[in-house]
Amino acid sequence: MNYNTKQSMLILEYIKANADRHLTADEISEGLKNLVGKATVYRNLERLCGSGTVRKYILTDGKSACYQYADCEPHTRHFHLKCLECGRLYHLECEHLTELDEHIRANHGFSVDPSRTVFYGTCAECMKAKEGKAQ
Amino acid sequence: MNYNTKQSMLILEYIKANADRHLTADEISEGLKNLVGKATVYRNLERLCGSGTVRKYILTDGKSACYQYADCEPHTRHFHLKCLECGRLYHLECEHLTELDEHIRANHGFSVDPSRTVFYGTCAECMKAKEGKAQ
DNA sequence: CTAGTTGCAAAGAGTTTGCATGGCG
DNA sequence: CGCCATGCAAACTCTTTGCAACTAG
Repeated sequence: MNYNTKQSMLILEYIKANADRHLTADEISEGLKNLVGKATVYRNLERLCGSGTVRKYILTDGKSACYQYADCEPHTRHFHLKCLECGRLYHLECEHLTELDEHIRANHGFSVDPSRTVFYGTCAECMKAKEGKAQ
Repeated sequence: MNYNTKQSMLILEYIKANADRHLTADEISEGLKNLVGKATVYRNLERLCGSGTVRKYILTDGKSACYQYADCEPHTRHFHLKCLECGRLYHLECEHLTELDEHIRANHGFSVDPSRTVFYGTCAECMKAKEGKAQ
């Protein structure tokens, strides 16, 4: 099983080339200009998620899932910050977060998976914009 | 605007009565045994979210949104932990998290909204179960 | 009486699935 | 050549919307 088809290679290449972004199935499909059918994109993404090559994120709008190449080692305690105002996604790498993880594990008996967790809130730029407008 | 109809009151009562759970629109609709149409449930949930009475969560399956009565004051820094194994949802109230919030704001210029953020991972029980089985 | 609310059913968006065709190994 | 992968379209799920009937104030 798992043949190397032209399409599956195109999909993986595309995701690797955009490893810094969260892509929707639609974006991948359109990025490959109809070289690959949408159903195939979904089937490949599912497979890549299963093998751990790609990670799937569900964003708050709940409309579409996002996928990202999982190039970083699992030990990199790396969280995501999603701005609810502008929609931008930030990557957060910080030892403080490792501590958080350990704290929750030690004191609350829960092991957090940073690769699945997204913090929602407001980024600096949007906070400034808001202050300028209203308050 | 905003009439107090029989249906809207039933929905709010039901959500309040289940303030400790995350409910899907479907669960609410079925909990009210067809006393309220599903479209009405969605419309009321949208309104209640808008007024801040209810909070909406998107869970990792990405299938359906969950709603919960927002009885806690906004100042209660209270996060949610969702176990990816058993699906249970835990509430986490801890000063350490307040600190986390402040840390991210101060050092990363990002204001986290705990009411929108869900930590994904594995709960103590499921970790035990996993250890018992495999490792 | 008037405007917001409901219910139904149809429309939408995103994702999955069935089935015949195509292509990797 | 066998079997998995693909493409298309239909099916599915959750949610939203249009419209006529209804009802709170």
